[in-house]
Amino acid sequence: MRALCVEDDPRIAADLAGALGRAGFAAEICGDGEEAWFLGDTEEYGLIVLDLGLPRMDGLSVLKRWRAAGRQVPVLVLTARGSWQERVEGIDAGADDYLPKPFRMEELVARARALVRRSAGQGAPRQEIGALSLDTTRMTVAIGGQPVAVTALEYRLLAYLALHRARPVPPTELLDHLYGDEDAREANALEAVVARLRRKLGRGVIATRRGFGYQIEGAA
Amino acid sequence: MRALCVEDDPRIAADLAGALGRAGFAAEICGDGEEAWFLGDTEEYGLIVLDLGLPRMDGLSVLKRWRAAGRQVPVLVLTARGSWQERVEGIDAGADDYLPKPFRMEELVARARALVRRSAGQGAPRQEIGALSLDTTRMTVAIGGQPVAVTALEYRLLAYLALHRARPVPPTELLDHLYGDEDAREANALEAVVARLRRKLGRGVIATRRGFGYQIEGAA
DNA sequence: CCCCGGCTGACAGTTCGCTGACAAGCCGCG
DNA sequence: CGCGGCTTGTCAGCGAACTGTCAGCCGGGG
Repeated sequence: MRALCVEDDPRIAADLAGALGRAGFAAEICGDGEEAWFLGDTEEYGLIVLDLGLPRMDGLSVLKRWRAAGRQVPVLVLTARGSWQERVEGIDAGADDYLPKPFRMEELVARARALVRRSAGQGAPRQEIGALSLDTTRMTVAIGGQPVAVTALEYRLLAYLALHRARPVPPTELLDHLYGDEDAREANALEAVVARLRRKLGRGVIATRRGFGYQIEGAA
Repeated sequence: MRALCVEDDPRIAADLAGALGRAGFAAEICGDGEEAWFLGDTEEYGLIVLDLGLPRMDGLSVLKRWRAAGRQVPVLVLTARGSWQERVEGIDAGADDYLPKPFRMEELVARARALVRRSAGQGAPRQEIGALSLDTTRMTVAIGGQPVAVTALEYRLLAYLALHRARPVPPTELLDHLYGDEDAREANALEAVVARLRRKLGRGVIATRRGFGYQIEGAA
């Protein structure tokens, strides 16, 4: 899991990155408020450790901007200023936790773990099978990173194949899943859907295994 | 929202309950570890403030039992013991936040609010999604900085879409949220509301994903 | 060589969602 | 109590996107 350490003192930043690294994070360092804002807005982190005193943009402003933009990444705020007013301000800005300097690395790591554990319940489930990637939250499909527009029916078919990627899925089962067993469709309807998908995704994504069914290619 | 204050000193407990009450919680008091464990296990609270030094059962044990039983209620731990080892232990036991005594009631309330806000899945009081900005405390909407007057119903729809911006929201879910499942409305009512909103906000704010639902545009 | 399972492109029926108009409810105000 | 404005559900018509069907094609296996 990626972690971002925003801290202008290079020595502390290195310590932070080291401790987080030993705790299993892939830690990156950033010493500048504006760059931090940009990184947090564009990259995907599982955790951000944010110092408040920063050059070019104050840490609180950075945090507020992230939250205003809807970024939900867990943020742990560090500060040298220990007054309770400052703490209240930090928390109201959207910090998930707050740690006054000086602190022990052990405590920081424990809090970081707690934050990550807490936010683990709401991850973005994304499946990648070969070049195909399928975001089950947004209900979007991409092939080799390029987004592809698919219809609801096509999406349901793909999602079902992805879920059962380990085996070929027989046409009867797909028909049942897509239409419900009461509403009987001609078998050809399925082939038509597959054909349309293949046209959108390119060959080499949905494989036909004659007599067995369909299976997503590159599925182990 | 109900809050439980677990604290054996009656004076502090009363202070806690008072402060939380003024912050909008329905605060209850409990001074005994075992009773606290029972209450937290059987009742529904939106927040629990837990002191560690308790008669009959230690606060940490209470917390661990709740977590072992799968209770997800936000817990804010208080303690007189301020060493970092104790704090690490509390956090690893499953505390969502930690406050060393002595503390200011203002800070406790701020942290309590943050915990509740976080567990409700809602971020900052102001959200910006593309050109759309939505102030959830003042219940106002602006597009490109220009305030837009919306009705209560329209606002609730927008707020719901904003909260679930990461995914397309199916019409059935929106109908449930806006009207409650008992009061069945024609599906077209929803489309009418969306149409009115689009007329006010302009195109390119609420996107329709045919077969999936509605989604706020520019939701990354 | 023929057959059969599966594929494809075209086409048309159907569904889905949008819009403008209208009327019923709701609320404040005189 | 009546009135007017605002909100909001319903209706009907429309356009576009979706999707099932069909006829013909392909390719491998017997």
